Amino acid sequence: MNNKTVEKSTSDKRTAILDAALELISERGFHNTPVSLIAETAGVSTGIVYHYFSSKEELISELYKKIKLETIRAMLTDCSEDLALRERFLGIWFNLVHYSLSHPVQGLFLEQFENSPYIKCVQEKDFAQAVAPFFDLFQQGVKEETFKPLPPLVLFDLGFSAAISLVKRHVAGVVVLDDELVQAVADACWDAVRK
Amino acid sequence: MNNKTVEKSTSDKRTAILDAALELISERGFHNTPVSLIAETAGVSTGIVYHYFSSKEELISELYKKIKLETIRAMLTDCSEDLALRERFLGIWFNLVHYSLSHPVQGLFLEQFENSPYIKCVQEKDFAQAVAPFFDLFQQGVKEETFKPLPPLVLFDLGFSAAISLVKRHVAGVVVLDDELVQAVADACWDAVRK
Amino acid sequence: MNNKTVEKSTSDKRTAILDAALELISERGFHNTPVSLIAETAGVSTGIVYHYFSSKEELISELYKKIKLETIRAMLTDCSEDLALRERFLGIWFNLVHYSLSHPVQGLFLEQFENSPYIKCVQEKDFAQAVAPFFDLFQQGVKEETFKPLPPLVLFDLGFSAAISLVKRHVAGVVVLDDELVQAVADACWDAVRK
Amino acid sequence: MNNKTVEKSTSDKRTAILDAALELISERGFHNTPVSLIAETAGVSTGIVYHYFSSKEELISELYKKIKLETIRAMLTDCSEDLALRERFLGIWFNLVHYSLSHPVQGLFLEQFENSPYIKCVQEKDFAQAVAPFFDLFQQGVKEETFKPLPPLVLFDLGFSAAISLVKRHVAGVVVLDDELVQAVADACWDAVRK
DNA sequence: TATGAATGAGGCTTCATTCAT
DNA sequence: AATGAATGAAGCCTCATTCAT
Repeated sequence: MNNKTVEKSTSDKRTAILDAALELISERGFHNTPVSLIAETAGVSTGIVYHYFSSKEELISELYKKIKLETIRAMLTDCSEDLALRERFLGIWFNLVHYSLSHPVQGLFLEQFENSPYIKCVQEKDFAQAVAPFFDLFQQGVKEETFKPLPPLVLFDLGFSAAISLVKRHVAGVVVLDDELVQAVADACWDAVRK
Repeated sequence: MNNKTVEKSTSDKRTAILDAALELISERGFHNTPVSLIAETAGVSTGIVYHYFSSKEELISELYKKIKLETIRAMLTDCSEDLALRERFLGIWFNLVHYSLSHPVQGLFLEQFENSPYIKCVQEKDFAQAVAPFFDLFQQGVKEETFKPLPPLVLFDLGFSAAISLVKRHVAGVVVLDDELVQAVADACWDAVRK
Repeated sequence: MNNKTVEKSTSDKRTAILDAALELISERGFHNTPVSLIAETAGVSTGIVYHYFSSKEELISELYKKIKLETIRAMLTDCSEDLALRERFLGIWFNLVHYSLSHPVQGLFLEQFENSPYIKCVQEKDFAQAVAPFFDLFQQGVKEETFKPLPPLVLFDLGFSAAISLVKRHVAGVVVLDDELVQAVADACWDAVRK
Repeated sequence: MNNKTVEKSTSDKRTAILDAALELISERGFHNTPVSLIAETAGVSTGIVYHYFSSKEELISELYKKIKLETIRAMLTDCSEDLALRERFLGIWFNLVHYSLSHPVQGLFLEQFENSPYIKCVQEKDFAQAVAPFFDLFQQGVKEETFKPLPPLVLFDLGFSAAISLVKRHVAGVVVLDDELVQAVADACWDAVRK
């Protein structure tokens, strides 16, 4: 390993650009975040951004896919199919809340992206494989008559929308989360999906 | 009085600008919606926009306040305090879903605004009075031990987040809502908040 | 006299517009002083400005002529041709200094106007009659061999330029004028023109 | 190295912008000289102006400082402290007149700037060092009782205001300067400051 | 790969002027 | 005479993208 230089390796630069974009966009919004500022924050030149990404739009889309996949993976950590449905559901639920709380910029970015016209640029299929475990979980739960007999996407929203909202409230400072409250909300979300 | 004229009255012009902004921004996003396009769509000159609003940002903030208040009022329609808690909750819930389904641009705009840095520009107090009935409902429900003993804002999210998500899924075309499904989700949301 | 109304009479309005323009332009400059602000400060509507003046440029030119003539008249106050040349010169000199000190916005406006391209819009002949006494003074002084044998305009500058600069320094706050200093400078200016 | 190219080097571009601004502003005024015209005259794009200057206002302020310093330096050319006071004073005086006559746009620009509200944006200290020789000259002259016992700034005005006015008259075409007249005015200015 | 100066289209905003009332 | 809403051209400035080095 060559540690005589502070030069970033190739992949480091790409990552540095994405990291800077995430931080800046979550704070300032898509507009109001010029490419030149992203480059400066990442410690690279403006021009090199266009070596790694063909346009600002592609940079943002790539960032979205990366963050979305990381978030999905975080939700599914330690979610063995061997566990009981309730444990799997709550495991995912707490993963989501803990990840969102410890990665606030990711949440801000995802919400901003998914509620903007940019979202039209990404294909569902980009995440089809990653989200399959959610479908498995809910389909199995419906079959076993543990969950309400509703489409997986609907059960997903019933189970997790409130969690996401709750974290946003916490980040915005209008609700203070402690372990007890989080547990209570988790139980309430379980009530929403369970039969 | 000649009311066959196509000339807009003064207040009509302000409204026309807000209407055009709502339609365009919900479709194209804040950026990508120049003031000149808003003016053109509204059938007025660019300059006059600045007679009614001091800046594009103020125009958007004013629009947000207007749409937010309209949405809140729509949710509270026919929500008499004489009704039982369950009827009041479900009345609001269906109002929200029906209003959102029949006013898709309003929903898109609100979500876009609330998940962008613009949201920092509006004051909570602008809506304090309008949202009071929600607090009343949840506080009363907690006191009567009908609802789970949680803060009003948390109960709000437990009760309505999934509804909003569901409508977004419908507008995006990934879930098809029919009366039966809507009723089932309403019941599930009731399960989330009730004791 | 009708004092039942606070309405301005016609000529009052024209004067109010000129007064407001003088005050605003001396402080803010030609640009940065919109017609609408002049109208507002004068307590009239924007439109009426164009009843009294055909354009902003004409308004400014008219204002210049008015202020210039007032300043010239102030300089020539009590300047009898019966007085000795020295008394006439110093009388004018002190009139200039005292008028400028007590009318700072007039001075700022004149200097701004005369050092801008606007000056090309005014004709010398507009002031030919008003400045005649200066020419008389200097021509007589040259003939009597009291003044240096130089063109009147040159003697004018020798006699008064420093006075104007001095007042500008005082208005800007970099020189503090007292009676003694003013008298000393007056004597020095006399030295410049006298033979 | 190919120096036949017509491409401007980096610093040349900044200079070209300043040169164009000087020429245009002295002729047309601050307003009425859009940045786009400055850029076009300089042979560069509009955008690059904002690479070298943060705003039009800064461009103009920078230009003022540059021209002011150049003018001061021109005045002090060959002004050895070994010369007698009269020679030093007259040397500066003729430097000023000759420089102003051969650099008319500089004079127009300086006068326009110094008599506009822009002047508030520049700090005295930007020129403190450059103007020190003037203070030295006048302080020494007062101490040696060659000059009248007046503040340096006042002696400066007594000595040079008329010269500046005279050149303005010449540039405006209302006075024709020849060597004899210039010499006579120089002597008159000397009379104004000398004891 | 890498830089960052350079481009120029386009956005936000201002403001002189007009005109229906 | 008077109002002030309305117009629209034009100004300042930003920024995605390119390109010479």
